[in-house]
Amino acid sequence: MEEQSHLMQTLGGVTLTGHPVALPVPHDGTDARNKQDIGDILHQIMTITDQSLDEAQAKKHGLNCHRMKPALFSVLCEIKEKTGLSIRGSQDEDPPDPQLMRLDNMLLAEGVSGPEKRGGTAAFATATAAVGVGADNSIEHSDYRAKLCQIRQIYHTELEKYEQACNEFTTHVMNLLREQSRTRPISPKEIERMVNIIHRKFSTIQMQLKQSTCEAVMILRSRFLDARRKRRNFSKQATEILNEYFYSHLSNPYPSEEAKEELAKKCAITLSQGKGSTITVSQVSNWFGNKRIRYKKNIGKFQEEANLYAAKTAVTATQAVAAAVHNSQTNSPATPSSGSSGSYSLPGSGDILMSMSGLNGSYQPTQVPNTGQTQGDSIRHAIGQSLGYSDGLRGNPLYSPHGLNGNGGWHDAVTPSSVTSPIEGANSVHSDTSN
DNA sequence: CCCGATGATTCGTA
DNA sequence: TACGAATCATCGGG
Repeated sequence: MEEQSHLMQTLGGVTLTGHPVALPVPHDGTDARNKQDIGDILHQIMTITDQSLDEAQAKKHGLNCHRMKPALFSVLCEIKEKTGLSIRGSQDEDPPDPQLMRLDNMLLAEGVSGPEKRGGTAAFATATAAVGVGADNSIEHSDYRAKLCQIRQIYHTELEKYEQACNEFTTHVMNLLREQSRTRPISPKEIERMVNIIHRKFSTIQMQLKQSTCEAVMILRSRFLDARRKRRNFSKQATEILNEYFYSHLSNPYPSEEAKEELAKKCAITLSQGKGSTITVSQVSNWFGNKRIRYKKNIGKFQEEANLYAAKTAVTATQAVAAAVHNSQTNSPATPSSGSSGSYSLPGSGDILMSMSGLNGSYQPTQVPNTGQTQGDSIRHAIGQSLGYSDGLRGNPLYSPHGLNGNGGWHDAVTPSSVTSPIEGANSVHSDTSN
């Protein structure tokens, strides 16, 4: 009993961290002796010399060269393996982490990560494609895409860095273990397990990276959505262009895709001279959608505007008419259609003529000579040309779309007649004038 | 700060 | 899928 405690004190009384373990101390005065033993050990450590180290090295070498060493080593490994396995069990098989899968899916969907572990170049292509899908939607993606690209780049570089670090660390540990396996019973299986552990650790780090990347994308997205909400009014020129088109096509204010593009381009051109952002096609669509519904809801409110724009277009039209008339006079008056004959079917031109004729003296008596067939044709043609939309509209199937009911009105209640005749009494129900 | 104007979004529909 | 209708959210003038 006495001897045993003494042995423990000298051998195992100090833990790895260096703290003395509180061993059961016998009732006699072994405390002093304990201190003395520690002092002895310390003294021995302090007095280790190169010579003693060399001695130890030589002893080690001798052991390594012992003929029984391999056999004993394998036995030791086996024993260790058995105890280790019994403690740890077989928890090596790792089921795919659902959270990790979720993150991967999301990154894939957001176009940040490509197909994992298959090809790096393909990843970029799919990413750009994934972003490109929504590119034409109501938002200008340039900013968003740039930011997303930034995130993607950071993600990939970080991922690569982690991969590299993992590999380096793994090889380092493997080398270390192999080195140590000469003095300690370390089986290859154990090394493999250690490598697995390292990989798992690094994969958790990777998951953190993925998580933070996801968060970044989410933040970007939310900010992006906020940006969409944060609207800016269009510039005056842009509104003017859109209004001109709207009121000159009042009977059917449904611009085709080409016309929308044209309008967007036109607005962008005028905007480029001043400040403001460009206008996308979907913004044009939004504008027309809003305009139609709001015009229809309260025609009276837009009466003035309609007259204004009718006059405006008429002015530009007459300017073109003058040229057209001049042309037709210099050329042959019998063939007024210098362009294609289909241009007569421009639906908007009729509206302009009607609104022009309906203007209450503000514009109509002054310049428009609305008498005579050939001149009317010239006007129509000229308007079609001066507005510059004829190319997009001519022969466009989209231009006679869904809701057209016989007379070409885009709604029964709202026909160009509303522009020509004041609609104060009958039609002004004012359902939501004050909301 | 109020309130109308207006661009954007959402949802139901044909 | 484009459109109408309702609604949201911001802008901007008074």
